[in-house]
Amino acid sequence: MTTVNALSEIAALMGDPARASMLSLLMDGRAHTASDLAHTAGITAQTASGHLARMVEANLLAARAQGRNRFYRLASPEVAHAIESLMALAGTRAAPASKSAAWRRDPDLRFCRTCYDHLAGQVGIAVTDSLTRQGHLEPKGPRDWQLTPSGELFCDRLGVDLGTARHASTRHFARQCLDWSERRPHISGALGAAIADTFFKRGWAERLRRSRTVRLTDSGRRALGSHFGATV
Amino acid sequence: MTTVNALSEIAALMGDPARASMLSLLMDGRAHTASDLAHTAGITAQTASGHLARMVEANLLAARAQGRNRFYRLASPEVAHAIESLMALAGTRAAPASKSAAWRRDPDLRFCRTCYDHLAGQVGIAVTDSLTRQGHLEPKGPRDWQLTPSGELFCDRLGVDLGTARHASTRHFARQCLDWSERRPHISGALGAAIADTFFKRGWAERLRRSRTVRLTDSGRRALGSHFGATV
DNA sequence: TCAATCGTTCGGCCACGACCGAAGTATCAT
DNA sequence: ATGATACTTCGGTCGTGGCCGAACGATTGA
Repeated sequence: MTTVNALSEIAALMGDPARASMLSLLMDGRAHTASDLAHTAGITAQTASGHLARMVEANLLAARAQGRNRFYRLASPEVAHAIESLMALAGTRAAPASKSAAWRRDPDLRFCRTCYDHLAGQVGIAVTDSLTRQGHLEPKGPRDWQLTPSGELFCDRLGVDLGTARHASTRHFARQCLDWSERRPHISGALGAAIADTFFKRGWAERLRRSRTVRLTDSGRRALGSHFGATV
Repeated sequence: MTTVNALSEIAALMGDPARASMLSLLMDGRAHTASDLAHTAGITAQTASGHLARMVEANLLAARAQGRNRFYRLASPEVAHAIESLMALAGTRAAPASKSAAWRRDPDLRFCRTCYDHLAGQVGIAVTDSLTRQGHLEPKGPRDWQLTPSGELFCDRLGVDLGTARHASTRHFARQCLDWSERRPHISGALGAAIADTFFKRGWAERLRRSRTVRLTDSGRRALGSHFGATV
């Protein structure tokens, strides 16, 4: 294969409107699910799946499976750079990673939200980081954590319902879940749900209706400081 | 939405094998006739004519009529930069085995070539490395360099036309350009063009006809050693 | 276990665009 | 003038590839 053919193949991948839409969304530097990308491109899931597979094959994208979801992101900064230089030709500048429209549009969603039934966003990450930093949570396998003895004690004091959480034997207890806004894993599974439940029961956080957005109350902010040693 | 369509349209233009062949030839920075480009792409003149018209329309190419001939060239250094960054992606794309095969197919191109109007390949990198190593060039921002006082002196002694280079105010003076074969930045912009010009004027290098490939002369090889402290 | 959700593979339809032959317009040479 | 060369426009063929419906596989939660 010559360099010319390689050039045309890469450019042709970016040259399809649907794929370009996906790449443009991924220019925010974060990972997105296949459904999310399909919806953005305005095509069905099965069509998107083919597109995504081709772009992974060509090393434009990297994929990571997580539960039922598959998260796709740009494979490297070089890919982003190439896309940006193409956009520069069109006279419109590529949006820098930190200035995505969706990013600015929903600062609250980025701050705190529910992910299924557990906390995500900056607050979810703050809680997770606190637990690992204090030695309450330690890695167990590639995608799970386990509670240490000190972690059990900590949760008991906090009022987290560990009994129910452990009783849900069909569910992962302390699962890692990739946070799409922070791009790092936060705590999910039965333990993550139990912790989120505690936040709601003790009035530290409250759901906004018709939205995944979660508002951290004043007492919640204080609790984050006193119990988790975190300021957000 | 507009920016996405623009991205796909530009990329789609580069994504056709015939057009990619033409663009690749035009990466030598010179102007070529329509027949020349058609022959390179392996298509008939009338097909090439359509391709060229579309690329002019999209501001990828600029055309100039001269007698019976029409000469086409890349419309701007930005176009060259976009193509180069796509080629950089293509280098990492292929599987290791087929990559080295393609790699060996163009050893001369990898050694030294023009990237629009400046030097690329091992020689381009050798020059750039020498300038930074000797403190003639220092980083200025994420994608630019600036010439130090010692660098100015060095260029003057070499016979590089700094006055003209600085006078081109519409253009970046010392830009970083990612070298697709060496995978590291080499010097481009007005200074890169002036340095390349010096290499050609002093007989250190000469272009091969109908190709981006540049041949380093014996005196050029000696000059690299004496002026740049580099052996290639 | 069952149901729901997310993602993929398969098969077939169909449009876009690359391609060439033929013909038309300049420009140059003799 | 006539012919030759360089390039373009037009018309029609045809293959590649994007698209969706349907069915299947995987993971999660009740």
